Amino acid sequence: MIKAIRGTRDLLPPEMALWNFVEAAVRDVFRAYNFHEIRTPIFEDTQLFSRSVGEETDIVSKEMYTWQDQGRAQSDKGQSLTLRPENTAGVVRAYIEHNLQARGLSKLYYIGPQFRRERPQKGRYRQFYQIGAEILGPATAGSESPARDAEILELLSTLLDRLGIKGWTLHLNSIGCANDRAKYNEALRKALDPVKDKMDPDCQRRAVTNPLRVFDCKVPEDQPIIEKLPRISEFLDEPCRQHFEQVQEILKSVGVEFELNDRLVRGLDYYTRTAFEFTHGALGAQNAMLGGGRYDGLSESLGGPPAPGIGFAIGEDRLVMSLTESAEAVVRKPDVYIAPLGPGMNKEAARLARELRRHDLVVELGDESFRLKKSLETAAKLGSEYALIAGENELSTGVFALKNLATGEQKSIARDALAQTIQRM
RNA sequence: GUGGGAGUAGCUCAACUGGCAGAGCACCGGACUGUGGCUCCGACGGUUGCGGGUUCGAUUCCCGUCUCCCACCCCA
Repeated sequence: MIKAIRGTRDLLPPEMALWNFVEAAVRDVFRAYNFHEIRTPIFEDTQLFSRSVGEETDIVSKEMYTWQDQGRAQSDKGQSLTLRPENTAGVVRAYIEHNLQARGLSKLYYIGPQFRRERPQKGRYRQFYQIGAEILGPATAGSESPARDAEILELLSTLLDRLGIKGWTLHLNSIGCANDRAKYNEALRKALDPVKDKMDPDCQRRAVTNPLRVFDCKVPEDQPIIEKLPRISEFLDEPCRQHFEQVQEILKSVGVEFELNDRLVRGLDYYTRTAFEFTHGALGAQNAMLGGGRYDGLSESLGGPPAPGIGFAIGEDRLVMSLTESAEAVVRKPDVYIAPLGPGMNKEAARLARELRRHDLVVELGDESFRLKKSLETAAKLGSEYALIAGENELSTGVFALKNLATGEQKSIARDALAQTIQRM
């Protein structure tokens, strides 16, 4: 038997209804904040990711699905292509390619699959779905303002509330401007140098390759060392510190709760200044439900114009997982099940169905070969509100038997009044 | 990529130390010719994840492999 490959899965009804519910709510919220949808290709030039996400990151160094495309001519080598492991790079590429800076501030959102070749576990898949958004544009359009950071965070809290997700925590940090980062990295290396030999091998490796990531170390024995390390907050220059202050002030004024977490660092190279993460208790070890941050230099590093920006990505798989409502609750059940009774009645049933569906009713059809008992059973099993009996008697009199399956009450309704009666539930 | 656990009917799970692969629910049909939910009866349902090995005999023991789950790494 051919099976779905490792780390991929089928989303079947009724769970799929939950995904649609989430996406509809998300689009609704984005509309209120004047975001507009963008779709970018699911594969791109490999360099787009290595240059933005960072050559040294796990994502680029070992998790990408990359292949050599065929060239046009037999002799051509073709180019290296990659299934997108995240969507910010693609959005920024599109921003540059279509000269969106000419339109002022861009507020874009996307929903779609991403691909990373990691070992699957709960809440982690090789094809997973992200809902994300980006605000970027010329600094003169306000893209750099702390108001944008706050707007993004406030939007997210609205979205989670709207979906009825309880028990989330917003972790907030600033990882500094480019200058701060350089100074801070230097200080970190200096502080780590005498002590790193005592650390877990894995943490040691980070101390060398990317000192910031030492803060992600979870080995208990290393915690005392980590606690004593200098913090980025001590290295922020004045504009950067003020920017972060203002983000916090706006959040307080709109009533969005957050926790400062100066150990929150993020894995992608392009992040600067504001970094954040929303966690949720019900997700096990993969408790990051969404994350994001500012990326003021990304556009330029991809050869584009200056376009400071901030964005986030929600793990849709994890978001759906944390929803408490059952999938059944959001599935729309049939309003009426039509039971054609006796030879030749399928034709009549089809006409009835057509009429009722035009009134925006959800209609399911039986078959003239079914016994009435079977039709009623099926109708009840599907959760249909009504059963409509279409037999010889009804056809000749023009008056149909309409049965409410919840109460068992049955009425005779003239053909013209059927849709109206069913709608009045 | 590393460590641990688990794969038996559509679903949830049994099967003693190696001895005829089972139950509940679901599904289908009947009792009941145009009236569902309750009840009763019956039928269907399996390469025991896959491949090899040991054995008279393997769901059970051994090896390999695949998938899922938990954790690490990392991230959404």
